[in-house]
Amino acid sequence: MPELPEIWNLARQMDETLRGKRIAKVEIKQPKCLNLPPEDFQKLLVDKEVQGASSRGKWVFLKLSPGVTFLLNLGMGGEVLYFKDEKNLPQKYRLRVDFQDGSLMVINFFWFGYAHALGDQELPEHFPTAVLGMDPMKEGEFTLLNFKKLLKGKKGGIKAFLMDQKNIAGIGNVYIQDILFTAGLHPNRKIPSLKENEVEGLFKAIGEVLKEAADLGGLAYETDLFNRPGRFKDFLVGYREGKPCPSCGLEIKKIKTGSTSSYICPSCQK
Amino acid sequence: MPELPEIWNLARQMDETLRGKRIAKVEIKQPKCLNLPPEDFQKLLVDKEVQGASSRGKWVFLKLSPGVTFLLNLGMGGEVLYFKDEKNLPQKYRLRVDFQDGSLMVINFFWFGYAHALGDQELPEHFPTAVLGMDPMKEGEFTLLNFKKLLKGKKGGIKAFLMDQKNIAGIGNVYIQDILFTAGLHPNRKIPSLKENEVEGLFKAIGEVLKEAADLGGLAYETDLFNRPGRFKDFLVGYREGKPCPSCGLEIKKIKTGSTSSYICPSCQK
DNA sequence: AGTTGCAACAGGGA
DNA sequence: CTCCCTGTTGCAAC
Repeated sequence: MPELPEIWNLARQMDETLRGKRIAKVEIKQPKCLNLPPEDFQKLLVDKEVQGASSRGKWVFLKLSPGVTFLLNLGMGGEVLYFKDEKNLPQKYRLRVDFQDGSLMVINFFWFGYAHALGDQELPEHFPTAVLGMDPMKEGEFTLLNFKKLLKGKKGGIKAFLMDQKNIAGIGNVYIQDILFTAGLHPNRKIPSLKENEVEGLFKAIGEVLKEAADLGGLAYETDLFNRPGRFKDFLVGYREGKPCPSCGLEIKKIKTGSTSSYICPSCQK
Repeated sequence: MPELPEIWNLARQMDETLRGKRIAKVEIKQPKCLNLPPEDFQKLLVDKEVQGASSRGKWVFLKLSPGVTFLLNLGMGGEVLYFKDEKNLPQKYRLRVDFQDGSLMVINFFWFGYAHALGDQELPEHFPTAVLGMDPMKEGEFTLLNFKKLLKGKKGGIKAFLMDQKNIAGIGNVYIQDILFTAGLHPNRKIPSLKENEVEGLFKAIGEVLKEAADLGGLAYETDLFNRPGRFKDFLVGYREGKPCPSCGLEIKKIKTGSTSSYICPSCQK
């Protein structure tokens, strides 16, 4: 379940590690995750050189030269692993990308995931990434002003809003838990009911929770490009059903909120 | 609040009364109910001859020759009145249509309503009427088989389904009350939970309630083309809050169902 | 009481 | 734990 912090770190590592490498070969074991027939997909990638990697929300953008972007969404669980050579490869993978220098990366989806290849002209029309909202790690766009603008006129619950990738890209059902707890907000709070200071606290909470997790290398049960786990494991309320609230000591509850589960302190989150 | 029975009678009366008349003049006091600028609207109607009138759901179709249709939706309350001459005209009206023989009709909207004029080529793209579902008075299309087909796969509440003009055209929040009571169904019953015999009873109830009301000339508090009231006034449960259920004698309740009100017998409607 | 369009919400499938 | 599509529901506007 990689969310923004994991993906952000992964993209940074891919950028540093893969830049300048040229793709030699693409092996596809699971064609349904592609946006193209396997042959077209391979043709688009092979012989292209990695210009750099970046991320927006939960999507990795691997820029290739000339004129192609390799888009990756790991879905609920999934990994990208880099290897200097063929030794120690995992037995199972969905995609394998070999570079001309003998190094390679394998991609695994534990449930659903996407690997899309697009030419420069089609990229702007790639619906899933074209509609992504602002990325909380991009300080120029994720500002309090933009956040308030985005909330203006919205009527729904705050949790559904924050998890909609069209509004803010990168928040999933893991980090949302501590974000809402930090902001002192119940997941079902209606947006119009939020007071000025609650909106500001929420804005701060989003940045803090995600950046702290990113600084720690992401979740302890996820692994990075080099198969190393992250160091973030101390959720405040997330997945701590029945344990005491770190603020007031009351028992943390697991509740249904729409179609997702939420972990909340019934006393601290209104 | 004319629904299908009132509109059906109105269209029949208009057909008999107006057929063969030629429009001499159109006066517009409320341009916002039109689909065209007043001048274009007038130009389309003036000098055309009435070929006939019919209805689908709550819409009246007045066929004009050559090649124009005059569409009328009376919204929540509204009337069409015919006069042999200018004597006894009501003081207030939204639209006045004069015929070359000196007779005329005036149209009144008490709240919202539409008067649209369309050429034959645009008529099929007139969204509001193009998406109308089957009309319960049209025996060829409103069949048990078609009704069951339409219900297939639907998941929502039965009242919302029946009132959606895309499914069945003509049922509003007045007659729906007695239809559901006759069928013994609670407004919030989910469609997938309906048993075969309940579906059949509902189908019969729709036809019976609407046809009986139509035979009686529609609601007693509505008036027809000649300003005569209908004779249907004895609702079974509709608008009879606090009165006894005609079947079991228990008190009829008014409840909120979604955004509309429903009158039900809590004992007879499951 | 009516109709539309849109946002919000819920369920199923990949 | 994902995202997407669809149908349904609710709300505000004429």
